[in-house]
Amino acid sequence: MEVITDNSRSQMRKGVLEYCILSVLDRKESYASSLIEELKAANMIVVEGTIYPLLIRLKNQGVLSYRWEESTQGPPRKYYCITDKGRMMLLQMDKEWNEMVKTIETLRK
Amino acid sequence: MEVITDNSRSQMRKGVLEYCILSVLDRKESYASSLIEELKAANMIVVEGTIYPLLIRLKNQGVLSYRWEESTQGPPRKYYCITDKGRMMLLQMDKEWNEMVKTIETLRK
DNA sequence: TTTAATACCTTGTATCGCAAAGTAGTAAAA
DNA sequence: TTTTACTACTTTGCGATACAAGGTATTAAA
Repeated sequence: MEVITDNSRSQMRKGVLEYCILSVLDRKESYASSLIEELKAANMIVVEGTIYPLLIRLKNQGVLSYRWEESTQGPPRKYYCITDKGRMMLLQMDKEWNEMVKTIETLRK
Repeated sequence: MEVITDNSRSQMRKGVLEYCILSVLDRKESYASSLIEELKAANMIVVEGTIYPLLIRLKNQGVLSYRWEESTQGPPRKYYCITDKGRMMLLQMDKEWNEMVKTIETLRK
């Protein structure tokens, strides 16, 4: 039973991660390790092997950009911030998300 | 731009299809072609290549069962219905879904 | 100089959604 | 009777994603 449950949980999250990451970065820029913590605080678990390739994809699509910044506590950090294109995409995702919430409500009333 | 949008739309839907299908079948049993129509009516587009393997997976997990029924309009139909295990899974999915809606609200306010 | 902590990156695997092509039963048209 | 059209179920192969696991590199403290 746990297997099925865990699977449905992780499956449901697929494709929503992008939306979550853009949402966080829309408020303030951040770097991967910090992003992971912020998402965890909002109950959305992500791991490194997921987030690094995803950030690179989003950057290659032009919805994110980054700059290096020195840290006083370790190696330099790659701070990502959302671009104008990213903000446009986020608005589109809001629409898609709201439609999906309505769809589920329709099916599950 | 369309590419990104289409991609984010289809990605967001990943993993939610199971939830939609169980929701429909929780109301009444149905067969694949009919399910596709019912989901389309609720704004959730699915195609054959997606739904047939998914129904088989859910049946193998024991959350669905099926029976053959003759049709007056063509070949026999495979009517799927939800099992007790499926109803338990559906309740769990309700929980997961509501948590995810809250998570998104938290991140995107 | 070794250890611990932080941070970024890559590889390999499993799974999913989907386009496309295939199989087969039924009924109506030629 | 054969062909065509419609319905329905199935399979194959591809692209994309999430993740476990392992790797590289910087900094500071022991």
